[in-house]
Amino acid sequence: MTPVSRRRLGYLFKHAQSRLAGLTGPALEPLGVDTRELAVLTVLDARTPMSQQQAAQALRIDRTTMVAMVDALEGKGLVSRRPHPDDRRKNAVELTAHGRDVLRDGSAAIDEAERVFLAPLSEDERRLVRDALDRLASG
Amino acid sequence: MTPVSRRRLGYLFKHAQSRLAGLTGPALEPLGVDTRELAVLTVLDARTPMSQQQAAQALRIDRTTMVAMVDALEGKGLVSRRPHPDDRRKNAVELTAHGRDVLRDGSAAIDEAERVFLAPLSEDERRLVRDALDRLASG
DNA sequence: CACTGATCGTCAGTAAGACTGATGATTAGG
DNA sequence: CCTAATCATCAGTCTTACTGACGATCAGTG
Repeated sequence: MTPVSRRRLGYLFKHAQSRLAGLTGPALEPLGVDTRELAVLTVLDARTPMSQQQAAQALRIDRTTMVAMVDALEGKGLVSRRPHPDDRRKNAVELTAHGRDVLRDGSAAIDEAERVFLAPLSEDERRLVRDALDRLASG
Repeated sequence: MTPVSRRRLGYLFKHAQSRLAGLTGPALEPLGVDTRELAVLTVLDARTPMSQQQAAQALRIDRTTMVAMVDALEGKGLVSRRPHPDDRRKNAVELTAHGRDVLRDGSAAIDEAERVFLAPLSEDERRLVRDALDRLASG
């Protein structure tokens, strides 16, 4: 067995993420959304309405990617687009009632999936890993 | 600022990995390989020669993906393919002298990139994160 | 007011990465 | 032998996310 210290961080991240995706994907599947879409719903919930650009920046994804995401979510009736009252270049994107329902159920499903994912760790380790990852992600 | 505890693990993994890739990619670029190719060189070094299937399983990547990887590495003169003496269905893949050089320099470059990546953490945290990630990746 | 530069959303095209399914060559077991 | 399994390969596909261009709109300047 290869000692832990010899495994590359890239390998560890890739496969940890793969395992997490294997838990979250199926958990959301009955709701008809994927993890990326749920992330969009989450940021929209934080401060609604929001421009697509704002939402994209909050998630650090590309503006053109957000177009497709909002297209999909709008098609599923989870969000609505309307012209922004203050600036007609912008879309005011907001959650629909159905979108809020899916966000609530989806968040619970992700919470549970993360719980299973983190089961190999102790309470202290879970807290530390989350904190450390946050700092590593921010740089 | 969003509190740490509210950020999804999926988000944290994605962006931590993105930052790591931003360090390792440029570090390997002068050597003419990417991180995935260096990973293949690493497993080949552990036990050479190796069939493509073995190498693929060691890295948990698809057999068809490995074909393209070995194609690329062979094209760069870093590995060689020859018929396996014991089983002519297999390729015996092994590092060339040049491949060993690139592996050595690439490993050093990755070590340094990981050091920079982990700089936001304390010594204890670095050790714990690596250990925890290993368990999370394995399930 | 007219003009310039920037911003927002959109779309077409593209590229990377990794998969599925089929195929030919080879091996192992009965 | 014959059948089933294994290995490498290839073509095709799918996902994800990007670049670059566009029209519409806004803000600031003179």
